[in-house]
Amino acid sequence: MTETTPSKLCDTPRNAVGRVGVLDISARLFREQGYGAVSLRKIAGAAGIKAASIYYHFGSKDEIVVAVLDRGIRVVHDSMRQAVSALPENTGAEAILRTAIQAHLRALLDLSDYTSANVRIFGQVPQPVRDANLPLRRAYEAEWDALLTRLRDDGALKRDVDIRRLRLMLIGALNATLDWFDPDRGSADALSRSYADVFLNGILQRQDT
Amino acid sequence: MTETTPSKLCDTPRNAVGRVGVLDISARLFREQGYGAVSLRKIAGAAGIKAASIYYHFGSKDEIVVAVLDRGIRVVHDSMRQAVSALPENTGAEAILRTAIQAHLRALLDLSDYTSANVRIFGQVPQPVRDANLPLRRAYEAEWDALLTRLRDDGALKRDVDIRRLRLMLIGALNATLDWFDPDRGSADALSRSYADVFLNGILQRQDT
DNA sequence: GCAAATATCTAACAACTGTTAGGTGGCTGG
DNA sequence: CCAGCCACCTAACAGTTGTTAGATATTTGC
Repeated sequence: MTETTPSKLCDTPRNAVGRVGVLDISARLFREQGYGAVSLRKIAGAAGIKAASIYYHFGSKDEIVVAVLDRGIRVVHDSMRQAVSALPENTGAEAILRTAIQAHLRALLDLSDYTSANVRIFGQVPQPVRDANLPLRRAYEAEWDALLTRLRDDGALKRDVDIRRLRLMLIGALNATLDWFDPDRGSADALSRSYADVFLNGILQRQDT
Repeated sequence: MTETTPSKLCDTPRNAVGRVGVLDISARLFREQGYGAVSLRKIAGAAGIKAASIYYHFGSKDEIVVAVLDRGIRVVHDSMRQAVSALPENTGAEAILRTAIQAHLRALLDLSDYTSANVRIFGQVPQPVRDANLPLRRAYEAEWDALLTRLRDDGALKRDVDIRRLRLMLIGALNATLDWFDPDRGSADALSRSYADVFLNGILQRQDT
């Protein structure tokens, strides 16, 4: 959740909040309250500093938001790629998809305020900010498209699926969990199993057994 | 899309915007730009009146938002209920589910700025406003739960599905289309067919034929 | 021990927000 | 023809927003 740039082992002023602290707090507040409800003074207050001090670390509010959004994508992208590439060579299509889904939901619901903040506020943010975040988003989407295309070409998925549409459906469905997921009612991993079950096999009772 | 209260057949001043006009414009702006980006002056400007004039029709901004949110749910609820209840008595489970999904997506993507505004801004709005909209939301969710429970008890769905979770997955997935759906790239009805296909049967290629 | 850098502070700005008070013109019922 | 209501107007308010300028304490490198 932290991942400080380890430039030097000792940050200079002893009790300083610093750029990373401001960013962490911003991500948490954006995730909890949305974009419009979080002012610079709110961020500063939660960090124990004054609003103007933020301008020592960032040139504008938008710069903070872009930094939060970008890292949100990086976290979930790394999480998904690493989980999939850690699988054994001969892993089946179903297990690959289940792993990717699990990694995405873990990053969104357990791992990172940045990823959840991204999903929550992306649609609320001014367009220049959205545009700045788009390249990283596109790269993550391309990773999913590549994975799904590979599975389809291996014959694991129905031949006629539209990859782009399937990816939009899948990620959209997973991201929507952020609106209602409650860690007290169930784990992210259990939830990811449910989603994999539905997407892989559907909900209809079958008469083939 | 309109549904004016038909109190009297002739609204008095000829070129008046009126309560309904303000509401229609608010819904459209909220759908297009989100909650935080739409001020009273923006609404008034789009309506061709001044901000203070809005207070003739509404007591506060929140009152407008609640009115928009409530009607958004009413539209999609009526649309779904009416579509399902118009089906012949002996309609199968699969066709019922497909119809409900289609009605929901139609209301969201084709029919109503109110429904799309609701889905877009519900998560951005202050909590008292959310709370005011909750009863109608709950009623719509209960309608879905009843439908899904009936299908499961008829043996059409897998016996072990959690109804509440399935409903959250389904409606969440459908609502997420609002972020990317482009009417120029495909119809809402075609999209609803894709969603029904995936939810009913999954995406895995089967070896049973 | 001193200069420099780091991370914060105070004070203020213009713009914008939702909201209120009170005034105005036109249509309608009697 | 006129009282009254409907739907709007102008003007202004207090509070909040992102942002800037300049001062200040603390730590570090030499």
